[in-house]
Amino acid sequence: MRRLRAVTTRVEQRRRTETRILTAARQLFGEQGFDRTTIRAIATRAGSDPGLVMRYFGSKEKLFAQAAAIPADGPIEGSPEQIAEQLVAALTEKLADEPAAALAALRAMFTHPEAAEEVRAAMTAQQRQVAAQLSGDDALVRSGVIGALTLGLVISRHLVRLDGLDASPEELMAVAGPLLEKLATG
Amino acid sequence: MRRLRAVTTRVEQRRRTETRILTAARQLFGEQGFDRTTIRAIATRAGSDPGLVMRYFGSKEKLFAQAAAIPADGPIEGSPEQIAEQLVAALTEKLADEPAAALAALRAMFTHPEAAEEVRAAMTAQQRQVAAQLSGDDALVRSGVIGALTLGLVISRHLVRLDGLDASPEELMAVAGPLLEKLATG
DNA sequence: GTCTATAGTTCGATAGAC
DNA sequence: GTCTATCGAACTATAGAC
Repeated sequence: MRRLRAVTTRVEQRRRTETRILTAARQLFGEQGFDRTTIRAIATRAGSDPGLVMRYFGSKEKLFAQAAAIPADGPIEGSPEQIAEQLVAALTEKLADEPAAALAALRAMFTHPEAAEEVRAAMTAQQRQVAAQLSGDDALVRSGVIGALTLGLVISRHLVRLDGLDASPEELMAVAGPLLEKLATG
Repeated sequence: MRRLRAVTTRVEQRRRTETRILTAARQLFGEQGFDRTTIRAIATRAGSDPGLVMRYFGSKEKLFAQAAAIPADGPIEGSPEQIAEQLVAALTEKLADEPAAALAALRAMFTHPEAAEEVRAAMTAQQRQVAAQLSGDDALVRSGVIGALTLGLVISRHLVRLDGLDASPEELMAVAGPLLEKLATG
């Protein structure tokens, strides 16, 4: 197709295609997990083809690594009360929007070892910070339960779509917030 | 091989083989999920062969359905305090031992629609019972959070092996128990 | 043990941008 | 004229099914 002007340069065009592929990959990995998502399906959704996906990302494995990289949460620190406050804020955010990359990693973690490592790393980092600020000899257990509660809520809402978890983030946090406070302040 | 006597009848022998296959299937489905578990691997672990597995169970799908059938929890009813008590007992049990069938269903639910339905059905049944006994207009949300917390703890302990969740069931319940009470009694 | 479908991967060709 | 984004076809291995 002839264009009157080079509205899209080659690099620009390539960048766009890569982005489309990445977005499609995140969606599909998030919906179906790693194994059931085919390069072919990703290519189709991105309006492209399998060969191109391979050329740009090297392998399905590498594409997944890029698509499912979990953005790190901000640092957590301060008194137990401040910790609780920050945990509530972080969880509210996770419930409000659907972080595509994180959901892809979460769904895949149960069958894909690399994804499991990705999630575990992200969670352990958070947990250590929390545990370090808590007092009591059950600090590690409490930080673990905080992690489990967070994981359970995000999974139940976004992946399992459990009954009752489709309420607004505010309604959910009205119930879950006090639990976090109780866990943080002992 | 000729035997001196029929110590094992043919039906008895078949029953044993079926059991070995079912056990192997539960283990593998629980370790790797549905897709990555092959009929070949199940047969090998059971000391049998793929053809026999197909002959006894019809298809991989049907074998999975039998291997991942979740045993129903007992009924939950009574005052909020009694509800809390029963929830604590049920969760303690789930944390103490590793129910192979349930773990298989849990791991598979994120990639396998049928498994997702199996788990959702089991959880929704429990939730309805709980929600019916709770008072307040946020009863549904609270029963949902109870489900999410349960799910999060079981997954974090048995499947993800999260930091801090490897404590004894008693230590875990010392932290999680009060949360359930708070959720049940409002 | 064989058949068949599927899916990751590779490769050569094309055509439009530079 | 050269480069490279793009595409289609084909190769290969795996695994469910019979």
